[in-house]
Amino acid sequence: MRASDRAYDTLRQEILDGVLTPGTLLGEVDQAERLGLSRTPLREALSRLIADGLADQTKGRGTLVSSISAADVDLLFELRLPLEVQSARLAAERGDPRRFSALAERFSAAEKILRSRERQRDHTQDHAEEDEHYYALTEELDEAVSDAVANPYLSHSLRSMRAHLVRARRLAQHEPERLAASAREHREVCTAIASGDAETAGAAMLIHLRRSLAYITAQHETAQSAQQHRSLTPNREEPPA
Amino acid sequence: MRASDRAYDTLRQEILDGVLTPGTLLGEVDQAERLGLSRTPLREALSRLIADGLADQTKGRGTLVSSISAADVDLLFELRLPLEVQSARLAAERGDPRRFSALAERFSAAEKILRSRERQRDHTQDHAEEDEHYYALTEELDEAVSDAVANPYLSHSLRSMRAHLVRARRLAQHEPERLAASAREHREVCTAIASGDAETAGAAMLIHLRRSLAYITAQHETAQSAQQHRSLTPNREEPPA
DNA sequence: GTAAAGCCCTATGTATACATAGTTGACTAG
DNA sequence: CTAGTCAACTATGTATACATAGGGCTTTAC
Repeated sequence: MRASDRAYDTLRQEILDGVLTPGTLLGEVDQAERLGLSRTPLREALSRLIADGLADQTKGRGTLVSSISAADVDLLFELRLPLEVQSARLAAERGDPRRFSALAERFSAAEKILRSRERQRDHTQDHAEEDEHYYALTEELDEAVSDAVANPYLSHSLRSMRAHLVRARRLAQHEPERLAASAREHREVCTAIASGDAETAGAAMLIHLRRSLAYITAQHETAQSAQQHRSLTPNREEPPA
Repeated sequence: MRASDRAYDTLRQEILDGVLTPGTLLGEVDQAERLGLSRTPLREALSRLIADGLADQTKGRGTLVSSISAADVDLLFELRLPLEVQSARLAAERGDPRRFSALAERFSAAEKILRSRERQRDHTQDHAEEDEHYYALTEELDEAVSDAVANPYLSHSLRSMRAHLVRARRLAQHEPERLAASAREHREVCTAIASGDAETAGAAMLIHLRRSLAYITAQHETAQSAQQHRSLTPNREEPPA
């Protein structure tokens, strides 16, 4: 594997994971030293990140990790909605029904686990591992849809969009009740695709995305009002300069 | 302007114009000499072209201009349809009605010119300049929609898609009657956007794209049967090796 | 004390030199 | 004559060295 590819993969993942926060300066010398390679392959990696929209290069200050905010979620969903609905429709027409039936079963099982957790009001325990398992399942669905659609142009746009979406969604936490509902919606998408009904698959996806967006928007509004509350009762932790 | 930007713009335009045909080997030394720069900025340009999907790098033979065929048109329209329909809807909600009313008028005028040409069966004269004028008008509409939508994520996907589309459409010629019909469809899209009716705007765009695809598909089938005819009556211009 | 101008420094943009891997051609053996 | 292997060459991948432009800090003048 080329050094520039490793640098690209590493930086991309770090940006997506939030390790490199928006506004971080990606100095060529610094990053090259950190990743153990020369400036030349690193610059190639930066070019690709800029092309992806994950970094912006300014005239005099260098390359910065691109900013992302709650407002971007709305813009991203304006792209995501038509792309995912179209993908679901095409997957219904072309996909292997067995693969999506199997996924539907697994989403159904995941929903039961999440609902039981919800009933127990079991917020004290750490369910991070279960959450990761669920996120991995949704990624499996994304991959299955992408395989079924078999359209590199559509897949490329989806992949590009999802990178930004991951960053934007990091701004919100998902509570168990939402995950359970999400699992149900995903199951319905899988079932519709497995049945080969494009219209239903698209509609199920539309419903899922609309609810996801509504939930994220509500989360953001909650976070914003908490922010406002904090700013009304300031507790200056830092001394004035 | 940076040398790598110039190289990228030049190579991209040449690929889109068909000057660099699919499969052409983009040797780093050759292209660097031709464009009058060093290998380093040229490699950066190639990276961006690869990220755009306009070039593919093979392991041992270097970077090639990516292939495009009639089959890609169907795949591209599977992406284009939802993107453009969504754009039209959002433009209707957000755009400046005056700008789209003005464009509707201009498409109406263009349609009249193209229809008159059609009536006269005026295929002998060279109307390349008029065609260019019409294509420029459609690009103005694309830009107006992009401005109205004001969504960088959506615009980026559209721009990426259109680059491939330009290459694919090069495989087909547009006859006057199709251009006139296209002008009418564009006018209806503009009118719907100007009226602020998102549903109608999306529907008008859908109609336009379905008809465009049907026309291009028919053109390709004609070309293919002509190809088959030629292969049935081969006239070996080149002597056997 | 503040603002403006100039200088220095740092980071990016480009070029070139070097290492390496892959491919192609030739030569030899069967 | 054909197939396989080896060697050489060419093109890519990487590193480093150099030029330049922009920014920040300091200094000076008002």
